[in-house]
Amino acid sequence: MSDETSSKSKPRMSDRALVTRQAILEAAREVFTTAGFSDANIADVVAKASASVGSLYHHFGGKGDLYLALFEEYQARQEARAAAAVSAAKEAGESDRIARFVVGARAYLDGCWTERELTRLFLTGGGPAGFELVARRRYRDWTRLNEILLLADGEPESEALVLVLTAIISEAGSDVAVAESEDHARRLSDAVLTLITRIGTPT
Amino acid sequence: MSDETSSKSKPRMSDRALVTRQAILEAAREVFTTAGFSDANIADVVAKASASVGSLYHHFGGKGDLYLALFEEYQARQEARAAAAVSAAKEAGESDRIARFVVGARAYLDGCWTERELTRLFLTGGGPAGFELVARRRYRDWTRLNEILLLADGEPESEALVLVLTAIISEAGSDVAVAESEDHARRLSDAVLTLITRIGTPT
DNA sequence: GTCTATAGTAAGATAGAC
DNA sequence: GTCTATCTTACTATAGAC
Repeated sequence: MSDETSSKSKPRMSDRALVTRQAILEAAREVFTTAGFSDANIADVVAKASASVGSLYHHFGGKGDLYLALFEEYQARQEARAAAAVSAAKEAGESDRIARFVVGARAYLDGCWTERELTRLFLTGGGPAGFELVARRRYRDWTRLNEILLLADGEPESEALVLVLTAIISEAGSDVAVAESEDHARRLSDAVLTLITRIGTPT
Repeated sequence: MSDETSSKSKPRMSDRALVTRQAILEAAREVFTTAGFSDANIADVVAKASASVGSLYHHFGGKGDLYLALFEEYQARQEARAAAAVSAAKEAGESDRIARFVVGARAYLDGCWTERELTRLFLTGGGPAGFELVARRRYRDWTRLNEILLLADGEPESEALVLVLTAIISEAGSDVAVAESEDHARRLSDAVLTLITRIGTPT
């Protein structure tokens, strides 16, 4: 049992491989966010990661796939943040659907600020060939999730509400990511979430 | 006197040359605004302009200079709009400095909407090597102009006001350029200009 | 898995005829 | 002034040793 059996079992990977993979991903984050997709070049990435071109192509398929991988991990973190916040609210006894949605939305917006460089990167367009499509699909999936969250008891005519609220959060995310201070970002989030509560709460 | 003596005497250029130059510039506008600077390629530009690579390099120095030229002409149009509006207001007997400034600002914001594709292009970053610097210089010049416009009677301590107002207009320009409808753009402009009047008018 | 060396390619720039 | 053909470079991607 001296095998490489770490606690996580999904991707069977040696520690060294994982370290390399992470180093490349982190370097990619730096290079892509400062130069944008097309102006960034692989040489800079592997240099910053103290890795080699071969390694990069071994772990990721190439420049485009590296970018996509960065996006997937970013998305995963954002979803995790929101999901955790919503779960916590549920545990704490919050029963109002809108209130729970707002809690998740705040976690998402906080993430937009914390990872504002990546948020900007993905919102500024200019990714690899198929990226626009992937982003669009993700957005649809997210809307679906919000539907489940908001319309658990099935109110067919309020689908528009879901669309609107999702769009608002998305837009707010962009604004938060370009805010000039944490304070400004927070005031922006507060305003938007107040608005959402008002929109979502039946009169 | 059968010479090529057109009404404008600044750049002595044959008609054919002028036509070519304009065609290239217009094609560049299309290509750059849809693809962004680095993803755009000159082959597409000359194809759309029904011109040749040689012509492009004859009239402009290359890809970067072509982009700069596009920017200069855009800036010139914006300044002309604002200047014309301010002059007209002066002719009409408008004596309040803030009111005249607002008239010019509205003309500028209208231009941001009319030429929103170019406005977006230049605000989204990602131009050629020295572009950031050029843009910064232009911004400073513009602030100076506003100083003259606003502080004709010399109030030293209100320089800050000029800075603030210029910044607000600049920011409003970006927002207008990404508005989803002319109506939305107009409401945005109205709101900002009202705010400016309020800020600029001594209490 | 990681590396170096190299092949392949796309695009900006130049030369020189007309 | 305008064109075509060619040069040059920068960078992505692959091959194959270790």
